[in-house]
Amino acid sequence: MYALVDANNFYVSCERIFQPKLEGRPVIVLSNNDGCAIARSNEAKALGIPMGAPWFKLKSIAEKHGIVALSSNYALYGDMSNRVTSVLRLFSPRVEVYSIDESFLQLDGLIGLWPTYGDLGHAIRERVKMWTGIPVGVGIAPTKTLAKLANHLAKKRPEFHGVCDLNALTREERRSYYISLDVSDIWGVGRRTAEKLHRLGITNVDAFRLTSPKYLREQFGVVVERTACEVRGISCIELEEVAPAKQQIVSSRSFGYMVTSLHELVEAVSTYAGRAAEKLRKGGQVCTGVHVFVETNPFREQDAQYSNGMNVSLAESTDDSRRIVAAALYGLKRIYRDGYLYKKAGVMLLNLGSADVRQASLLFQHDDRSEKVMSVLDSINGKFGRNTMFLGSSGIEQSWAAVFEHKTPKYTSRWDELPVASA
DNA sequence: TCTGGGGTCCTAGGACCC
DNA sequence: TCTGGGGTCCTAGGACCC
Repeated sequence: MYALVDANNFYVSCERIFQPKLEGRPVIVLSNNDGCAIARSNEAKALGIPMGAPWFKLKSIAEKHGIVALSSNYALYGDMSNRVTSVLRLFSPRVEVYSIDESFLQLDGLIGLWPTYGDLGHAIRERVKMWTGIPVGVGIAPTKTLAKLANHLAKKRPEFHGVCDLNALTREERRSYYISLDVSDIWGVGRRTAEKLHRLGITNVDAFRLTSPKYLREQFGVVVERTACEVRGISCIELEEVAPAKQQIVSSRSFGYMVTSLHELVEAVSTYAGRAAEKLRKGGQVCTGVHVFVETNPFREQDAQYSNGMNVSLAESTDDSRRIVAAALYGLKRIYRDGYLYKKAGVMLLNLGSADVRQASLLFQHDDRSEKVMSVLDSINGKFGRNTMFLGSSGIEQSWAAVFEHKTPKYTSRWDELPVASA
């Protein structure tokens, strides 16, 4: 048995813990650059604010209804996420952290401690709320896909009070819920698959469940076949307690304004490549390739459009920021074209491998000081804060950096931004 | 004026091997 | 006049997830 524990409107809930006056009000959290709404409180959803709606289109209705818009505060959300996870680990030794706001728990063997799975679900919900302040929903079922579906019901149907154990329902109750759910509510059925299923006359979850997995495989491939088995109660997707090693690391960002000069792109790409290299070392990995890309703003149809990318191979596998930045800048200088308004750039690290089994190069003299220099860099930044020490090519003013106009404090992760309690 | 960021997996097609 | 069968590896693009 699996439980899927998913926070309600997670980013908004994090903000509300430190600004209780936002309870009951419509609140949205914006993406980087205050671009789009990426989290919405129930009140904001009720006002019809769609997921991903651009903020500039929402401003007027936001003013009219008193919607509070906040810039994203990932330092806060990451820290709150870790707190929620640590509470979940007290309930089950087998936890898969699936995303910043949801985790799967394997429940087998735990049920002796609680009268029913539902009671266990309610205990999880109450303790997470009490200890972290974050409201969560719990879905319980014999497969991960069904646990996701149960979680969906737990949140949407008030009769469940935030906890839905699919097995506790009668066959008829389950069937009537399945009929009420669209195929697109199934985990793994996205827009394209849902459209085609509808064309085939398979519109709700019950109809999907009754369709033969073999037929679905012919129509869609193995992924949808696997989903079909999961919906039938046959577990095909295992719990991943230990996150598998990354295959790719990306660091990219939209600019605060249109960038035209190579000089600014060099600063940005250098910053992103440095950030990607940090992630690489944190995961104990090395890479042998760097992809760099730039693009103009596709929404501005009146502007000349250009987007391009380039793969640069490294002479030997490395996690050294200096080499990775140099490779990224080498590529950037080849794809840069004068005269365009650039909106975004990014760096991907490719062909990742473990730093423990580094392949030496026949032709390249390895610099033995590299590991030491990088470990000094990381420990200084770890101790004194990110970007205390950085490569000069990243620039200092970084005028192109993204803009956050509605920023909230890093309440839980910086001494000088701690919330103050007053009498 | 203003539209996010970071991932995985699968498949088809091309290049290559014997 | 006529041109096989069985594979692997790589890449780009699409679909999905949060």
